[in-house]
Amino acid sequence: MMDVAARAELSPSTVSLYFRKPDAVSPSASRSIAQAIEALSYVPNLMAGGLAAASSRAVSIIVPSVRNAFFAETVATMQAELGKERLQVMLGHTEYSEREEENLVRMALSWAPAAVVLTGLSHTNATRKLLRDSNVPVVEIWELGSEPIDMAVGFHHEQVGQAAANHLIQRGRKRLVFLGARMQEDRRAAFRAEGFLETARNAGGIVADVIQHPAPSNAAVGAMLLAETVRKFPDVDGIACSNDHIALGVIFECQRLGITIPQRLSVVGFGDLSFSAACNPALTTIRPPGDLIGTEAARLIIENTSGGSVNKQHVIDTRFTLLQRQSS
Amino acid sequence: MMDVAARAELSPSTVSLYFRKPDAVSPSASRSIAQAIEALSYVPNLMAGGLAAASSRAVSIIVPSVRNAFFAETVATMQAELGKERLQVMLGHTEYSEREEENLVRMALSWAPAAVVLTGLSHTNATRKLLRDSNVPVVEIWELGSEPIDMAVGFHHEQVGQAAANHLIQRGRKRLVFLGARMQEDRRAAFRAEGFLETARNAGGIVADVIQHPAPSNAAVGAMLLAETVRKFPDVDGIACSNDHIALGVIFECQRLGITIPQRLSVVGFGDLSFSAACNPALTTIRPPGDLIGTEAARLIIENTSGGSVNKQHVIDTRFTLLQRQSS
DNA sequence: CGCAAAAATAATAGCGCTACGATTTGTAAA
DNA sequence: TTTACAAATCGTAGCGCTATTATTTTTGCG
Repeated sequence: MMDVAARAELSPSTVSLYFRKPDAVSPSASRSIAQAIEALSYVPNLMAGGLAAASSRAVSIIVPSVRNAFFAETVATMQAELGKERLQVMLGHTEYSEREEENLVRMALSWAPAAVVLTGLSHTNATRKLLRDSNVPVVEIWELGSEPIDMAVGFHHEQVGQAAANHLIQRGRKRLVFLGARMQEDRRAAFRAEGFLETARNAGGIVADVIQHPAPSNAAVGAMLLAETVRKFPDVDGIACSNDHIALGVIFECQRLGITIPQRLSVVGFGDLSFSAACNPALTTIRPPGDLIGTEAARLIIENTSGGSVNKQHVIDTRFTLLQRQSS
Repeated sequence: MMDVAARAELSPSTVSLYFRKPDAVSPSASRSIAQAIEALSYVPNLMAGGLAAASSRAVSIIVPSVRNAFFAETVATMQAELGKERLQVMLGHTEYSEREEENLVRMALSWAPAAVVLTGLSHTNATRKLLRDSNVPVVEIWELGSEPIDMAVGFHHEQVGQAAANHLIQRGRKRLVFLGARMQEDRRAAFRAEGFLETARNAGGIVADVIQHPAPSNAAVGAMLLAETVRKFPDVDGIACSNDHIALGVIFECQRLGITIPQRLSVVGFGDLSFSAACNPALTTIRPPGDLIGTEAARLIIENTSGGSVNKQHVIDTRFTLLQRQSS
């Protein structure tokens, strides 16, 4: 930076200002600084900057797994939005372990990040303490319900279960089953199941159950769960799945078993994954706004970072959409 | 760190050493340092460390998009492997633009990363120059073929196309079509198509074509491409898809059109995605080792970082596997 | 027990930048 | 012109750690 300053015949302070608040330097100074940067192919050292400022242009995003299309969507969107503000995304995967999340938060805080993004509202006490003490803005995504650490962007998963149940009931279904995978680890899937059961039980004249499998969701698990369901509850006529991978497996297994959808069985998924609209039959599903969660979370972070106005204590309910297609 | 040192009644140097080379401090010193860290809930400042050492414990991974399950798998695996060594993953998405990749590399280098990971072998000249000048180890993943910047982990995509063509020919298929999406941007898909065509043309008695669509791959595009294929080439009896999303669309569209798989049409995919084994019929596909690419790339980075032995100029061919299932 | 070599610990000198207040320069009204 | 005020620029003093070299302590062996 001193070299750039020397070449531009300005002080290092002005060059620093040029990077941090471009509008605060005169157009002529800007021009000569830009030239000097170009000529020297100067790349600022963000670690020195972060050290001096006691805060870096890094945002730590911690999700269960980016293998999961939901979180991949949000992470990708956030990276694009934050990148515009020259904020770097640092990524961590908890694999659904709160203990691991705690480690990742500890590592993240070593970087004095501009913000920390966590998935869900359930964390260890140590994680909470670490974050509170650090005074870093925290955004919790993909779940609403209990009190956030400071900001939250997401929706209520119980409401998803309720919407699925209501939809099936509206379609005249009486014998409902919720199919879930890995619900011990995936709290949000469990909430969806809970909302589903509660709504069905309050409806009157409806019978509802949950069948689950401990493995991560995929179509093979969905097929197994459907097979188990028709064995246990031969009169089932409405199925909600904890996500579209399970639903896809249900569709294939029904094809193999000769169960017609939606004539004999209505199926509702969750996720609106890339294949959901193209299935045979096209899958009725509930679409969580993974991209909107990303843009809103990024917006909160950017406002908190640049604005200086501590806009904390925000909760944004992004809602979700039920997309009715052929499967119900 | 000075506080920790004071509490442990040692010098800051020893505490620093404790973090960097734990084996170099005596067991008794280790113990008292550990206690002091615990008592003060000290979190080291990695930016100060990175500044002093002129190199950070961050690894920048730049992929087209983490929405793509292939790259999500590799990124997740790398994060897990690098996390063990307390290396932080910084993530960037190019959205298949080399210009954007250049920006991301520039941003990444501001962090003096321990390594930079790029997807593929095709980059702008400026990107190459930036990386060469920075002297940061570079690992290029998911593609082999031309000369890497310094290390590469992946496989030859032409060979994937060849394997698909050979498999279909072996199954007695004569009229082949390769279905591709977004092949202008996705060089690797284009290489697979190339390998497919070349092998089919060299086989004798085989006719092969490519049909493509500019949109990103998904099942809907696959369904469209299949419909177009049977319109243009009614005698088609073997199809290879640029990935399993396309293949899934093909399966569904064939169901709708009453085309039996594999009796009338053999289908081979690419990716072995989560649904591929559970399809109806189960999808024959070529499995790229996304996780192995991740572990090998992480290994190279760790060796380069800790070992000090500049193990550059490594090329690792991870190969791929053809999984024959019911669709061929 | 004494000595050399090895192991453990400590002192020193920055790494490259930012925040802050201080200073200089520019500009419009009196 | 002068003056007052805003805009632009600058100087200073670290941020918290690491690398290197120097020093002290421990160990093994005659």
